[in-house]
Amino acid sequence: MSSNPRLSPTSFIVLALIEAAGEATPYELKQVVALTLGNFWSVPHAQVYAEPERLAAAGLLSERREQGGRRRRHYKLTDEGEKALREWLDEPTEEMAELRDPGMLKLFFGGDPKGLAAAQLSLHRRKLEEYEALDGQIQGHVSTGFGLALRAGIGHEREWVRFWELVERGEQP
Amino acid sequence: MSSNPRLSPTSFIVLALIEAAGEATPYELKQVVALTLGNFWSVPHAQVYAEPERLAAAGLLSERREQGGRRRRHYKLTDEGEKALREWLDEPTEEMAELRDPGMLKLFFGGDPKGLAAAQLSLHRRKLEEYEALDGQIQGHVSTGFGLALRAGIGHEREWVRFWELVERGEQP
DNA sequence: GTCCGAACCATATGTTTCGGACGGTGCGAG
DNA sequence: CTCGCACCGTCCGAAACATATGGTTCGGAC
Repeated sequence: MSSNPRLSPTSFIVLALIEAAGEATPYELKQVVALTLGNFWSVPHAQVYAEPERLAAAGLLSERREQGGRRRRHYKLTDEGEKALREWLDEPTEEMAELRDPGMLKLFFGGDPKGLAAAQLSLHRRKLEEYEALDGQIQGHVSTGFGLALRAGIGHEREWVRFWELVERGEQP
Repeated sequence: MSSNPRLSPTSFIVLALIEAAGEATPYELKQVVALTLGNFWSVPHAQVYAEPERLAAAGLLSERREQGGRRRRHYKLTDEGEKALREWLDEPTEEMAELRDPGMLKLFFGGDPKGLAAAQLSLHRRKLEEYEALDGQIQGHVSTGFGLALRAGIGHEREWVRFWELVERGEQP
């Protein structure tokens, strides 16, 4: 209904999740974020509560508020919201990925390679296992967005394991 | 000299770069960030000016200010700064990498795989070439932090290319 | 020499993000 | 009933961020 106060990636995450759910409260969003997206894109929970408010003000969501007790707010996409989401999805992006790895940073600045490698390896191996277990459970749904993202995650975790293993052994990665 | 107002990764980036340079102005930091780190860890330039101020207030840097003209501020590590940096470097980190990839996000939410793949491939192939060219130029310095970080970058770019190529062909990544 | 424009350097501004603290609400166990 | 814990939501101060703006230096044209 309003002007266009800059839609961020977070905005679209919220829109997309609400579309998938049909209707949702911020708390439900928070839950599903933690289970899925949270693995590769952090969205602090305060955002998850604040963003729908902004989007509703911009006319992309409609709000229904419980009267009693917790006064939960339930959100749905408006037609305008649908449209905004669809446009974003259909537009392939030119933006690069951003990779922020504290371990890498220390390595870059001269931290002890073996020590870093040991710590990072245990993290990445655990993550990799977790992903692979998940992957085993979704046979046949690999081409969904979720499945593809999972495979991408697996690929990168493998790469990290490979990299840190070489570092640990003092070989050239 | 002061208390401990939370040192962020950015803080340590500044400390580490100043240590490497001996003494530096924010502008010089900005330059070197753009040439090196900037590839995998973005630090907006306003930060690069603001952070040394905070660090000086915390007693980790000493400041020398030019009197005339540009009134440049030159920073050096204090002993305390040295210590903080060293501690950070020596402590292997338990934190996970954070990967924020807008293309991935769209894929996850059901964006058109082929379209996304085409756009992302051209980006990642370019980046990969750039890194490999750089790698060719630093023969013999591969074990430095810079060399290792570069190899990590190359590994991940290759993984991206592999992944998006499969997506583009409609195969299972 | 001096004037102009470009590159260099620095700070200010308003907004958004972030993480963590804090505070209500409701339900089940005892 | 009432206590305690899990559930749910908001608030707040600090940092991050993008962008705009403003001053300084220098070199070349004239």
